[in-house]
Formats: sequence, C-alpha cells, structure tokens
Amino acid sequence: MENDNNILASYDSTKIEDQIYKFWLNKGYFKPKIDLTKTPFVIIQPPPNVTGELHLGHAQRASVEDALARWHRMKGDPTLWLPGVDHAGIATQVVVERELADQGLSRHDLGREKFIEKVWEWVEKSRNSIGEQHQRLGVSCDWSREVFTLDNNPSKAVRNTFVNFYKKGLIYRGERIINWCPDCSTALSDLEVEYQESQGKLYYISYKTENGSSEIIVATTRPETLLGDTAVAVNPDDLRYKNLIGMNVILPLLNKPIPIISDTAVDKDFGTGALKVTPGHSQVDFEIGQRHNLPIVQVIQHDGKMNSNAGLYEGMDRFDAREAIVNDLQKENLLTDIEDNTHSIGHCQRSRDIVEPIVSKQWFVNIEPLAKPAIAAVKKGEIEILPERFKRVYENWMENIRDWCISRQLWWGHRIPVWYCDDCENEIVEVEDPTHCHECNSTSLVQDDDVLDTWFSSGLWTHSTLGWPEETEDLNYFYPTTVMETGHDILFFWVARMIMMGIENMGKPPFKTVLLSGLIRDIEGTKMSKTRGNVIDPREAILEYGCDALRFALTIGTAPGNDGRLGPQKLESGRNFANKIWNAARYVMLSIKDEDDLRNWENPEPQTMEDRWILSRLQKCISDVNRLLDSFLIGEAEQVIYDFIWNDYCDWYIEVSKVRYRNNHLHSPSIILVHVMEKALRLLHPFMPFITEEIWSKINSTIPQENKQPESIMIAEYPESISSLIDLESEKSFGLLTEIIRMIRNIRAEFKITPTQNLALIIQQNEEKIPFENGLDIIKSIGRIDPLIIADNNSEVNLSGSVNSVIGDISLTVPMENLVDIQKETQRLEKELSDASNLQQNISKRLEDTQFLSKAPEEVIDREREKVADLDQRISQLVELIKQLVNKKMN
RNA sequence: GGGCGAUUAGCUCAGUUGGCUAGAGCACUUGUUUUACACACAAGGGGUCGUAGGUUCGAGUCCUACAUCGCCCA
Repeated sequence: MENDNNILASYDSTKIEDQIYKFWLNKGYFKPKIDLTKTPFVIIQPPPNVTGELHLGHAQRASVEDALARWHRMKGDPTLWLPGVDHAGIATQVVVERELADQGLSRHDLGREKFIEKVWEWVEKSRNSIGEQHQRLGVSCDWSREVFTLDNNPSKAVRNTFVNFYKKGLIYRGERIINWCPDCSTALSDLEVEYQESQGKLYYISYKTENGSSEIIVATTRPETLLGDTAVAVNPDDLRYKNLIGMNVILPLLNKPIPIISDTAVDKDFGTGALKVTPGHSQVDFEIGQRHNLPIVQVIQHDGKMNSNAGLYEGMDRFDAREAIVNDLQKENLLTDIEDNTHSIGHCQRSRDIVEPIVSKQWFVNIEPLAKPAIAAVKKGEIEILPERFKRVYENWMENIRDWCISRQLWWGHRIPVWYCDDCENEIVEVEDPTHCHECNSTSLVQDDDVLDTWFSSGLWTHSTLGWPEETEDLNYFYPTTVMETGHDILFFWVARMIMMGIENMGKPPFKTVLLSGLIRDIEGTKMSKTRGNVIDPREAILEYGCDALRFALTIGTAPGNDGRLGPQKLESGRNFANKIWNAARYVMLSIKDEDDLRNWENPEPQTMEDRWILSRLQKCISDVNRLLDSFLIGEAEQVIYDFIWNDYCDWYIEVSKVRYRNNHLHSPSIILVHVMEKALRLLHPFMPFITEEIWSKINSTIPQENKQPESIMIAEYPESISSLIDLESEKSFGLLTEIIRMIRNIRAEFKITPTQNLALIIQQNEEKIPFENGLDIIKSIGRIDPLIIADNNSEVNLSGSVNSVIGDISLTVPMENLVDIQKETQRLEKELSDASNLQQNISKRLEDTQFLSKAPEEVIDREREKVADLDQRISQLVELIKQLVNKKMN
C-alpha cells in the first residue's frame, strides 16, 4: 500500500489488514465481469444465520472458499463468490421473544403483525453484523450481490416453488405423525430431531384378556401413552401368542377393550415380544395402525400436557402423568416388573426438549420424485462429492428418504402461500395474494398461519440468489455454480435439498462439486462450545496473531472432510510463517543494490547452479500447488508452499545469496531473489491475502515496472509452471552441496567446535570435475572451511585423527588434529559401509528377480538401477577410505 | 440394529490410482546474538504405520477377521 522504505523488523498484521481490505473493496475487485467467452467460477456462500456471531466454523469455511475464489480469480476465471444471510426462523424468533420477555410481554400479547414488525426492527440492526465480521477474514465476496433469505426475490422464489410443487402434487397437506417440540410449539422435520441414548426404565404391564382367562404382558418405556393404546401387537411367528391373536384385551386404567393383532414390525426379542400400539404417539405404532386400520387416540396435546382423552390424568404434564400412571398400575397389581433400560430419545435440535410424536395436519413435500433424479445426478457423477465417502452416506440417506414436513408453527419466516375460503373451504394456492375465492367468489379468505421450514428457502439458494424465477443475466451466466463448500453436518439438511430443488426448478444440478469440511475442535479434540468455555473467538485470534495466521492455521495440513484441531501452537506457527516471509522480503529489499540490473526480473536468466536450482524447485512447487488445488487439496497445497519458502528459499537460496553478495560475485543474486519472492507471494496469496498484498506492493514499488504490474496482487496472474526451467542436474548438484555442508555442520556439533573456527576440508572424487562451479565458495563460506583442498582420488591424504565421509561419489576428509580415534572412526565407517552394502544387496536382489523385471513399470526399475549405481560408488569410496585408515593404523 | 470412518514419532496430523531407505508442525535434547527473522538458525534423538492372516515381484497404501475409538441413520 504505502511506499515507505521503513520495513519493520517483524510483521504487524493489525496495522495493515483493514486498509488493504478497504482498498480491495474500493477497487471493486470482488465483482466479477461477466464474459460469455469464459466459464465462470462460482461459489454461493452457505448463508450464516442473521443471529449468528462469527465462529471458527465460519472462519474455516471462509478460508477455504476464499482460497478457491482467489485462486480462480487470479487464473483469470470470472469469479463470483456470493454472500448471503439466512433469516433463521426459530432462532431469530426466540431472540426477539426473549427481548420481549424482559418487558414482560409475549409475542401473543403483540399479535402477529406487531411481532413481525419487531423482528424486522431487530433484523435491520443485525443483518449486516455477520457479514461485517466475515470481512475481517479478508473474504473476497461480491457484497453488492449479498442476499437475505427474506428479501423480495428469494421470497418470490419460495412462493413460486411452493405453488409449482403444489400444482405438480409434490406438496400436499395431510394428517400424519410428526415430530412436535412442545417447547418451541412447532412441528419439526425428521432431521431436526437428535437422538440421544439415555437411561430409562422398561415397565412390564399386564393387559388382561376380555374373557378374563388370560393376560398378555407388554413392555414399554412410555407407560403414559397407554391411555392412547388402540391395540396390542405381537409378531405373527411368535408361538407364545399365536392363539391370542384376534382376541381383545382390556386396556388398564381406562378399562376399554382393544384387539390383539399381529404385525411383522414387532420384535419378538424385545421385552415380552408384545407391543402396546399407540398410533397417536409413536412413529412405528402409527404405521402399524395404518396397516390395521386402528383408530388414533391422541392423549398428549401440543404443550406436552395430557388432554381430555386421558381421563383422570387430563391436564397433567406428560412426565408427571407417567409417574401417576405407574403408581396407579401398581395399585391395581397390573405392573409386573420394572427394569433399567437404555434407549434413545429424540430431542429438539434447538430447545433440547424431548420431542413428542403427535398426529397433526401439516404440509409435506412428496420427496421421492425429487430424490430420484438427485440420486442419479450423484451416481452419474454430474455432482462430485468430496471426500468421496460422503457419496455413499448421501445415497444411503436419499434412498431411504421420507416425506419432508415443511410447515412450522412460527411467525417469522416465509408464510405458506395458501388461503382457505371461509365460506366454501376451498384451498387457494397462488404466487400473488388472492382477493377472492375462485369457487364461490367469497372475499373472506384466511391465509395459512404457518411458515415454511427455513431449509425450504435455503434449498433454493443456488438459484434464488441469482435471480430465479426471473431469467436474469446472472442466472444464465452463473448457474450451475461450481463448488458448494459446507460442513458435512448439513449434507442432508441443505446440500441434498439444494440438489433436489435445483434440479426440479432449473433442470440442472446446482453445482459440480460438493466440498464438505469437518468440524474445528479444540486442542483436546473436543467440540468447541460456549458452555464448555473452550471456544476460540476468531476475532480475538485475528487481533492476536493476524488474519493470515488464523486462516493458515485453520487450513494447513488438513484433508477435506476431516475434523481439525486448533490451539495456540497452531496459530503461533501461522504467525511465525507470516513473520518469516516478512523478514525474507525485508532481506531482499535491503539487499538490492543500486548497480543491480533488475530490468528483466520477471524472466531472469539463471547464472549459477543455485539459480537454476531455485528456479527448478520453484517450478516444481508451482505445478504441485496447481495440481493439488485442482483436487481441492488446499491443506497440502499450503504445505508445499510453506516448505518451498521456508526450506528452499530462506534456508538455502537466501543463505547462498549472502555468500555471493559478500564475495561480490560476478552475477548479483538480486534479480533471482526478487523473481522467486514475487512468484512465491502470488502462489501464497489465496491463503494469506493480506501479508502477500502488503509485501507485493512494497516490492513492486522498488523494482522496475516495464510490463506494468497490476495494482493489486489479487488480480495478478497465478503462477504457471514453466517446464523448461526444471533442471534435474542442478537439483542433484545442489543436493550434493547441501549434504556436504550438513556433514560439516554435523562434525562441528558433534565435536563442539565453535562456529568461528575454520576447518580444513579435503575433497576427493573419481571424476576430475566437481559438479558445481562456484559451489566451492559456498562450501567455504557457509561451512567456514579454510583451506579447502581438492585432491586427486589416488593421492595419499593424511587421515590421522580425521573425520571422513562419502557423499555420492565424493569422499570428504576433515582433519581434526587427533581429536578423533582412528579405531572408532574406522568402526563408524565400517558401519556405514555395511548399511550401504545391505541396501545395495537388497536392491540388487530385486533387480535380479525376473518377476520384478517383467512386472514392475520401467521407471521404477530405472530408479532402482540408479540407486544401485549410486550405492556402488559410495561403497567403493568407503572401502578406499577404510583401507587408508587401516594402513594408517598399522604404520 | 444398519451404515460410514479413524487407528502412522510424546502430541496433532500428512502420506492421491500399491514402488518409502515412512514425512511435517509442535514438544524434547544440544549448541548459536553468524546484522532478514530468537516469531530465528544449526545439529540430534524418537515410528516392527492398532493386531492377525491374505493378495502381490513389491503393502502404511488393496482384501478378510478381530480390537479400540468416533460420527451418522433408525
């Protein structure tokens, strides 16, 4: 941003992030340009709840989505990342109701209209908050296209879909058994019920036969529902009860006769094998009831209390009623046993209240016709789900899918567009509010009270955000979208429904790839939750470590779909990396000399082995990163960049460049330093957008701009690997060089030689030429070697008290002035020799194996041959060294 | 009960169609103010890749069984 030459010694993220974000926003870089000749890259953001506060899940998803968006944008694809906000039906309603409660009011005191007004007031205040929090993460969303689920257009999309579905018979109203949350006092879909194992009791209750001759004992976990029993069922194969089928038993407490029926759904091995059937309050029983035309008796009402069908128990809470009924059964000697029993109980996802199955009139989506093409789209590979194992999870669920209850007894949300005529009971379903009944012309119409499940509107999100049902330019260009990135916990809730509704409305699946991310857990691996107090607030993490560090920590080394852990160490390591780059850049900028010719920095000619080496490594890094990103392996791509910058560039190239500056080398390393740094910054930009922008602009202000660089790194081109720069020979030579230096350092550490003390080094080699020209200077300087002697392989070198080593076909001797025991040194080398020959023999054996030779691929065989050749050279050098040492000893 | 997954260095995890003499970060040990960086540098220790079989020229990678843990669905 600023072209000051004051480069601080360490990176301070807080100083720059805000202003860089504003700069990007003002420049309009986040807005795609529609170009019909190009295929766009499109991500629709999973809309966070309007009630939401930024948490690590948001931050992680945003990091991944932003990385993909920035990468594609830099590759030149018209890139749309479209943000949104969800009205979050019940969550928002609860927030506002709580505020009202503080004033001693309920929503019913206000009435529907006034209450909705209140909610809107609250929403207007909060609507931008979650988006603004996302901006702190540096996300490159097109905010001009941000959509709220209750905005005009998405609302229109909801109405159109409802009406279309209704007319096609894909939506119907019916009396079914549904999940009811007494606390929220609304119906829920199957998905909104969470099952939890809990310790309960199994009650054994005697039902006497009508003729008094016999009894049948049923086992139940819910004795209070007995009042609604309309049959007792046994398995038809159960010999114990065979002759009782068809008889009546007397329902305890109520003393009314109910039949004994047989149904294969009854598990012979559970309890006594006899099941009390309560079609009004159990999903399984309801289905049995349907098959046998049993009456439905509801005994628990919407507030969780017993109703008038419960006789004496009317008005009691369902759990109090259980106690009372157990007592009364005991009194009548009808309770034969009570056992401990663990079973799973459904809880409301939101309120945690125990869900009550209740028969109720609700709106449903007839899901099977929608599911079929949605299954096919994934099976045929039109939609790819990553990680792949979720494909099976998806198919499994979709193939056993049940109708979706979409009506909610709430006020906040998309109201169901159905009107009932007061006079003729006609049902009118229309996009526009009707003014009169089409059957009887009455104007006395009442709209359905209920609103739709929030996920109904979310299911349309991939196209309603782009303008559907209008045929907009955006819709034509950006649909189908490219990637849907979201948590695997909402695969069914959201992803599956988007696929079904997208195909139905648009005729095409809504996206090509579903990328599912895991959960961010704390460092112990437990789920983060406010009540546990183990939450890391991303906003605090940004302040402390920097946004780039947070993004990096959240994504590096993670595989798609796997849960990740985040703790302070990981954040520190992200911050340290940022600081490392900062300082590398600082080194580069402070090293550039006036006389350096940087004119061709974008395409520099490598002058030395290490130049060719770093350029070659850079190409490898670039091609790996692009390949990994193509497969959505973001965490690994980051690892590759991290390793390149830290290990290759900083630890080696920069260190070697210091030698060249110090020696006033004929060729200044500046141009290569600049070139590689600039490419590395662009590679890293999608993951660490702020620091890369900051350094990039600083560097650009100090180097020649012949081809006029773009104003921002985020619109610069993403690097493409140049294969002609891959140079395996220099990689091998440089590898030798680093090994030699490591060996010298190793000796220093082992013998505790102060770094300032020079060591002598004698190099011997079979071939005449050392495979690098100025490598010797580098060894001398970095290894602090003086003198460095190149000796003929056959020449006699004084090995007394020296340390010896063989690297490739070079043998190295460091005279140690009798610090080293010849005997021990000989033994050490013999150990190395035996290791080498063992390995050599293993590989040779493999190379003699005709099976291996005929079946293994050519390149594997070549690699093995090369290994043997290298080992042979090493072995012969080791043998030679040992021979000389042994001679020495004998002398 | 059905399904999916995990088990690799002290900890957290990579390891893409089988070719590895198994990697990284953090932690650990030792040394270093060598002027880009101590948020650093250098050197080092540490793994029979959960167990047992099998397929294969070759298995951390594929198959089977078992053990432990986790998630989803009913």
